[in-house]
Amino acid sequence: MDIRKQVTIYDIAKEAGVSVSTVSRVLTSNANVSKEKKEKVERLIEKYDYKPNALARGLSETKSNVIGIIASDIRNPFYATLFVECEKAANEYGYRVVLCNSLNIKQLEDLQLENLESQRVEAIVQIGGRVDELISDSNYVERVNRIANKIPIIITGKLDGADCYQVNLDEGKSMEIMLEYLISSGHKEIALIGGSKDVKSTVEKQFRFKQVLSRYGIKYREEYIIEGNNYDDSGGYNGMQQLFELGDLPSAIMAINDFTAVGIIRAITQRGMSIPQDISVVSFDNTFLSDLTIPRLTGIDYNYEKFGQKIIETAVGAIKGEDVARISLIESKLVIKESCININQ
Amino acid sequence: MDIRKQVTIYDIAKEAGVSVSTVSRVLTSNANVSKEKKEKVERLIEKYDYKPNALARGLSETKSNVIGIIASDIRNPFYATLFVECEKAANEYGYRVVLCNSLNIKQLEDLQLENLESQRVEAIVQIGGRVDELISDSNYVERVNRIANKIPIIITGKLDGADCYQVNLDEGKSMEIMLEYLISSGHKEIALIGGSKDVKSTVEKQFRFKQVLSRYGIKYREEYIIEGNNYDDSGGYNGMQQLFELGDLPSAIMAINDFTAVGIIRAITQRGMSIPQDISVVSFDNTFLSDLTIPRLTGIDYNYEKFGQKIIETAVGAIKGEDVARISLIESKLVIKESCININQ
DNA sequence: TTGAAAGCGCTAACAC
DNA sequence: GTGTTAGCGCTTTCAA
Repeated sequence: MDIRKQVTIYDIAKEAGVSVSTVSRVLTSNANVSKEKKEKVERLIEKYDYKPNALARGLSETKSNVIGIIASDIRNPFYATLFVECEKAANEYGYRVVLCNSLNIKQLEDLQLENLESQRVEAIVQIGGRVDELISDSNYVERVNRIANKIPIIITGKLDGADCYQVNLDEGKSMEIMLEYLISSGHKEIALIGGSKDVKSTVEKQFRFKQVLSRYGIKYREEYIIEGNNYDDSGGYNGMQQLFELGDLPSAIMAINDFTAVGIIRAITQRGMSIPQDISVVSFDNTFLSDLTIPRLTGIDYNYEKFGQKIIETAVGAIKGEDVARISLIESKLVIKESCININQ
Repeated sequence: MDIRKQVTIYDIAKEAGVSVSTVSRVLTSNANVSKEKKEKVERLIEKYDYKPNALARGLSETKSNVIGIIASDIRNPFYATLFVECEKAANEYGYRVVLCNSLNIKQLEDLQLENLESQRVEAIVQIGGRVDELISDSNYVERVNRIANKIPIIITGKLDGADCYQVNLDEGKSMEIMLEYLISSGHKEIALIGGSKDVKSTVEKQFRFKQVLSRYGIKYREEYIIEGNNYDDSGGYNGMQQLFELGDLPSAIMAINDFTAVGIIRAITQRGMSIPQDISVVSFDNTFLSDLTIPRLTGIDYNYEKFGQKIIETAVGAIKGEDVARISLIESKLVIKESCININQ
């Protein structure tokens, strides 16, 4: 394959009749070069379609200009959206980004952490995976801490005892906004479907759910919190079946995320009921899925652009040794579409 | 940030009382090292949590062990699925993968191509973006060819005049399978909604659509092919509106992809019609979206795992200078769910 | 089996 | 403004 050896800075220098440092200077534009030589070099770069070797540059500068990102599964719209925003933000800062999908395989997650370190990425961002777990895996924490000594690590969840930066969604606040909207729309019987109590974000939502209900003097019904192992449509579908078996239906249902909501909608539709006339459904995340359902889902939206920016901003700040916040919260807002009605009227 | 300087092979060698070559040997396990020294080195590697610098290694070996992937937008489930399969396959072959999202910004696509070359990736895979265009951008082709001289390029579309490997879906065959199923289910009035005639895969489908209809002696109706600019739900929704305005509805509708089908389903549902009782809908791609709609979408499925494997297999073969096929086709198959009925009975 | 040393391609400090 | 040169951290001949 390597018929044509890659052109190097030496080849350019030689043909231009200058030293390699001069070529390097026009490459980096870090120092002055006479117009004449500069143009000569540029012409040759063009001629040979020369592309500086990023490995050599990285080795020389002892920095790669890369931020590593470990996501649990990019096929999930939530992660895909966030990843793209991170990629954009990183590019703005002059960084490239390397993505690894851990696919919820712990072994892979460990390996990817190592790989990224080997690649000398300047920061590691982890979105989803073990940082979602309510009870942090102590082996993993140890592993992360060893790396965090050398490279800043930014996570979107939590990792107890780990020395990393956190950029989190404000799950509690989201629940509060969502629930107050439902209550103000006359709903008093509200179920929360989906999610697992092993997951931090879910537990936070559940906790705030109870808290807000009690603040409004609404009776909390244990059986209206239905968990599921998967954050996908099957979780929603099965949860809804449980609710049907219970017999006593609430007037509104909160889905733990859009995927779950899709399953809930399916179950309700199959049952011959209409949303929102017979029952209201709301959700969290406002991914593109929430616009694909019939009806479109009212729910909590996060500013993914800001989310991505904050993550990268934190990473870059930490790389530069600046004093950046250890924890940042991303605000949420309500987006009203068609899946929830006011039952006061 | 760099409080603790990264440990190098020299540090290990020194403390172990051996030469760096010995350490390198245990790292690569390319040569024999006495058990005693080997263990000593391994202990130190463990002790210092030493991770070899991939940049240095890459520079030294003049190979990066990385395959670059340019996708148009990873938020699209089709690309996300394919990307993950490529990532898995690459890992199997001992390669890492670097993803860039071109987001349909041509300038970005050019830049990413350069970046990947700079990183000395060993092959570049492009899925979506300019390789989807029916009429290839000649500037881009030239650009690609300059790179293809040094690095194998694998695309999932076409790039006329470019020296790359192609791994393609068999769009024509897919259409044939799909259409024959509809016809065998008694459908004679069939519309094809979505897609643009600038896009190769769409044009191939349209072409075969007409061909198969004529083969079965079914009258081809121009007004039943409705294009759209976007391959998303709005394209489907708007296309369906056009069909409603036409007044004369077909018995079955083919959506160019799942996203489009979602919009079509919305339009039909809004109109108070039922799928598949009043009208059948089928689609291409069988992404997870096709399982989220109500009813679930009957349509063409591709073996994404094989697709990803073939892409990487081709890349790796080309890297090694093996004689791999310039063009490979990925077969498709029909998946029957609930969105299409037999109207013969 | 082992070590010395050259080389991978670049940057940057230093001297002129 | 420009060239020389010493690294950056690793692999791999070549001798021993």
